[in-house]
Amino acid sequence: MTETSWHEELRARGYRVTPQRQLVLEAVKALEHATPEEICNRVRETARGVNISTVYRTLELLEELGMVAHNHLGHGAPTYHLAADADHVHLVCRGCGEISEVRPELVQTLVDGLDQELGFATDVHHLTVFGRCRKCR
Amino acid sequence: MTETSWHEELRARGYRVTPQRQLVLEAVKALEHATPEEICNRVRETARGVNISTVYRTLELLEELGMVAHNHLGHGAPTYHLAADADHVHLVCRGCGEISEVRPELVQTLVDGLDQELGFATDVHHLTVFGRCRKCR
DNA sequence: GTAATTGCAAAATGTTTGCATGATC
DNA sequence: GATCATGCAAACATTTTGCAATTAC
Repeated sequence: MTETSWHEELRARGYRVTPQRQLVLEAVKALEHATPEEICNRVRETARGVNISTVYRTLELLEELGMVAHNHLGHGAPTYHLAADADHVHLVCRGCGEISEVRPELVQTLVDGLDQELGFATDVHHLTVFGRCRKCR
Repeated sequence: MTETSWHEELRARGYRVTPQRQLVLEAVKALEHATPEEICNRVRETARGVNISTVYRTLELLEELGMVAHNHLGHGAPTYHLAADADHVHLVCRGCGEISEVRPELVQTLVDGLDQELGFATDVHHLTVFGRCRKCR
């Protein structure tokens, strides 16, 4: 999605393009796997006084537009990432906590199987696999 | 795991067998996919005055022992299930919210692939697939 | 009897909401 | 200028913690 096309999409739906929304999207892009609070801190490096509730509202909006997605990678707050970046699967190691990413081909069998057997359309953006990595198993 | 064996395992590790712990485990077993609060309410049907913090502490302990596991199926609190019951995958529909379960064979390719390519040992108990079911896609 | 566990209350953490002010269209 | 978005403060939801009282061993 280009810079202008999402501005147009916002306006087409009656939403407005604001500095805060642009900054939140940029922070999600730059940080990868960031919590709302981390995103808020990042945004505040550029713009002063952006409120955490604006971050929450913006993330909800961007998720509704399909631009970002979130995962529960750990215990606390969820992490947000660009939807476009995320045609991969998140791997979370319960030992060291490391988060890695895997090519989506590895889940293709699962996705196809769920589709064929159940008619279930998998949202790969939200697929997180917990386990133990080579070092920690 | 038999009734006595987990009692022994608790004691072997220096933990104690208490009515609260037994009730929480029974509630997890009976409810399937229950939040800490739901588990607490269930326990209170039998025993009066069991505290929510005890439920949290017990769930943490049972998870450490590998007897229960949790998933983030929705937005709010996580849901707990018996680890023994859960050699299946959770499917969550973003349309109707329905939670269903799938035979673990469907993820075997994924599990094997992660193991062979990366040495990653998947914890199938925590595997949740989001998407849209046949009715909602 | 000793040490672990519980209940309670309070704090910490994460998220949502109402509303007046301010910004975008 | 009309409407939408923001900041702020307060409410809400979820989880954790300290500590005295209680219970299991």
